[in-house]
Amino acid sequence: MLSQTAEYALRAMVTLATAKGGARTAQEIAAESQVPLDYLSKILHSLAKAGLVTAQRGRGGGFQPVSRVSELTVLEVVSAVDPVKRIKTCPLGIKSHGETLCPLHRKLDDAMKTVEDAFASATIQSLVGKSFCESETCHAA
Amino acid sequence: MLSQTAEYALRAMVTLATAKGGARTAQEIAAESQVPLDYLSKILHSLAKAGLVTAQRGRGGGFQPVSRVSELTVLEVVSAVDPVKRIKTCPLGIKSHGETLCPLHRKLDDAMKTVEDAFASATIQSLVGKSFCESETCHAA
DNA sequence: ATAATAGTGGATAAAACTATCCAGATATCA
DNA sequence: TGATATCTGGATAGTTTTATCCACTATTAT
Repeated sequence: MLSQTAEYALRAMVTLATAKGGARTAQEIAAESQVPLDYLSKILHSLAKAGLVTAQRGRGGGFQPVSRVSELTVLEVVSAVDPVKRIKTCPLGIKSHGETLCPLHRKLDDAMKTVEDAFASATIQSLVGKSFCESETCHAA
Repeated sequence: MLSQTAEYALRAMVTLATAKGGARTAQEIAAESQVPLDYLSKILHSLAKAGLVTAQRGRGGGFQPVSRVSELTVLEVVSAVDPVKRIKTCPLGIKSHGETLCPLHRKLDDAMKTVEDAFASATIQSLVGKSFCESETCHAA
């Protein structure tokens, strides 16, 4: 449904949004978000290319979320690494002109649009609760 | 978002629901739904195991949708081959008792629930329009 | 300068998903 | 019975996704 990569990217961004001051190293982020370091590196690279984080090399370096982090949406993060694939033309080979889809694919695309909308309406900032599941809300019983 | 396998399964079921009378062979279904025959066979097998279709071997055999086909939902078909993965516990290793998730995973699971609901409310029957994108609605221009 | 820190990126491997091949089992018809 | 049609299911292969390894470059501190 949502790729592992997207899940990792979101965890990383939430971790970054949680940070108070300076840059955080990939290693720190990996530890907090529990993502394999070497894989996370590539994801952070993608996020950097998409302009969602900035990277700083060398001693004292690390990653920082872009300044407008407070308005960054889940959709932007997901789109940077593994876009929600909307159905725009009929997946069957048939020469279907126009934008209308057959009932099946219309329905499927509607569902995807719903997800896209949900992701667009949620900022990363709004998802910051202490650190992931260590927050109160994760210890119901 | 939705696996290729699920997409194939849905096409196959829609094709079967379109059929008037008797059984249709895997070959016929493959041709109409444009799914690789050998792969489709395995999918149909899964649908049979899930009780959504019945298989009949030998000459004149083929597949038939279960009798209650008119009330079969997209969700049932998808679930038979590649269930929507809901998030029930925190994907991080943290010992999170109870059912509440951290904000991130609560949000993601909400999105999945939305999809699940959409799939549950759509019957296969309601998606039958002539044959896929050959229907009028697919030739807008 | 030099050493230590940290991101970059290519090569490779492991795993999951998709697809194909084909021998075998089962059913029907003549 | 024999021939043909059709599903069944194991083996295999290709592709994509996920993950790891490691050498390289850039930056900072001393």
